[in-house]
Amino acid sequence: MPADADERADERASESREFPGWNDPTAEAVLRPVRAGNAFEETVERLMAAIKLGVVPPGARFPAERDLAARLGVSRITLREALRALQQAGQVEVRRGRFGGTFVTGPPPAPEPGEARRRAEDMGPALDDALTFRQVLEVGAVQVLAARGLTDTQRELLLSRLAAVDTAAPEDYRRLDTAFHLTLAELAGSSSLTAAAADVRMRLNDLLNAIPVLSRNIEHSAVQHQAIVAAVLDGDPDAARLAVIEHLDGTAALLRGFLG
Amino acid sequence: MPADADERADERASESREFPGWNDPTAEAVLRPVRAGNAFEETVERLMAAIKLGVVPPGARFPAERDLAARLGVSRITLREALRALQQAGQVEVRRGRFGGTFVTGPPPAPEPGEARRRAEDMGPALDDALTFRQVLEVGAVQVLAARGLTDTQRELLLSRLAAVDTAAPEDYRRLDTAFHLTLAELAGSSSLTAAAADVRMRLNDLLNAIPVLSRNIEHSAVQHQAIVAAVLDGDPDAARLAVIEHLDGTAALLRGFLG
DNA sequence: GATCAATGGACTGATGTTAGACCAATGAGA
DNA sequence: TCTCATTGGTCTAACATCAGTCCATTGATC
Repeated sequence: MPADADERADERASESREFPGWNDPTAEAVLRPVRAGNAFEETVERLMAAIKLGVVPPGARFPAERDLAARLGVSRITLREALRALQQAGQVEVRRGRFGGTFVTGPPPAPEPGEARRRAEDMGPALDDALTFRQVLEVGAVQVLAARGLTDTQRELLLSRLAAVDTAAPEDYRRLDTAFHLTLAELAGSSSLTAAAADVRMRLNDLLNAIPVLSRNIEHSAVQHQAIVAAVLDGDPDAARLAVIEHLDGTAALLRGFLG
Repeated sequence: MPADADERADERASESREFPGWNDPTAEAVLRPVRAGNAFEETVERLMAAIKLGVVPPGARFPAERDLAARLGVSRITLREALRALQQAGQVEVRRGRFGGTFVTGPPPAPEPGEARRRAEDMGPALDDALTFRQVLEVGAVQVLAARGLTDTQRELLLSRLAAVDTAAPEDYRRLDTAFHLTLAELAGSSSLTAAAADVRMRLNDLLNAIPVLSRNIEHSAVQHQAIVAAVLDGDPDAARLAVIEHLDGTAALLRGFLG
């Protein structure tokens, strides 16, 4: 079909003329979808993130609907639809009246190993995307922290998070591990960075939660966490980079291993 | 007014009970607004980003409305409203018929120095946020690249971008400088990273464009660019970090200097 | 036991957004 | 010179989302 071939050639030529870098990742990044979904879906996503990241731990309650809607920049109706979805999914419990509110129910049962693989396959290339992005964010954050130095308050916060994750009960481990990693991003002082780190952590969270918490892995992680903190407090960016990369490569290998 | 004081104390206690980490940056990051504005506003923002970042250079045309709407995940009507806004702002020119389309008009006249300061003051704390985030992203990207190594193709791309910015005419300098920096992010291979880098660059772009392009600054930047590339190609993460930090600190200081 | 402030629940009317179909104009190429 | 594929321009009906208002419920406190 020569006509077809000509057409396609014409298209390609036209594209490259009209749009230098048409296939450029930068162009794709700038012209990427403006919104990931409708307001309802994105709101559900955020609320689930708050639960899964432990920002609102089991038993705690979300802010009042009016406040929460304002925070999320969404109408109260949309927020209520999202909350109703979480309620029907058994993630939250809603109580009326003063001192009522939307409460997070207990943690969901641990997903089966098969579930983890399915989720990972659903992510596809997005898994590598997330792993790479996480590495860049955490390496960058830790480098900047080590190069810049910490205030006493920051030092205390970091050490307390480290101690918390080290002495965590198994059921609290993931939440406190998340808190530790997000604290590293948080200390850099950029809310954009904190948001990006929370976002990428959330994308990996389903997979991480599907990995059984083995005491051997915990011990490894504890040593690596300590190495990271030590390097940051010593103001040694090089050691910090190595420690972060070793730590993240470890869990990345663990994740990829679960795919077979 | 003791009643008032009691009330406030009650509120505080209630908040900390219901929402551990209420004032935590992580909580703010997770519960941040779901959308920055309505679809129309965000679309205008994206199109302006494409123009300002040089993704669609002057004289080139955007993809057809139907394609562009699909890419941006927005209805064609909303996209057209955004395009009409750009048209009225004199940024684009619309031609009908086959081989027609939406074309980017020439670059806008350079903003006055006072404009830069006003914009910077408008940004407020967001300026430090963007500068910190940029540093974390680029330091992290360059570290990962240096540690991981580049393929021949990637090496060529990076060198060609470096050569392009080094030999750029003054009016093309910002665009090619942007391309160079975004290429560093791009080579890491994470679309999330590329998107974040493009986003933060765009936030700083108005300010950068307001800085006069002095040949002295260009020469400094050229040396630093070469140092960055050399470190990445040498696989020397430590040198790469130092080179990136020196380069970014230079322009950050330049920017902050314009605020007085 | 009664009060009442804070909370979730429900409704209305207005505006934003979408999908899809169809019309109008253009100009490179037959 | 004429064709016609591609492009911007326009419209409609349906749905999503919003701001604002008022109602119903709860339980700590008086």
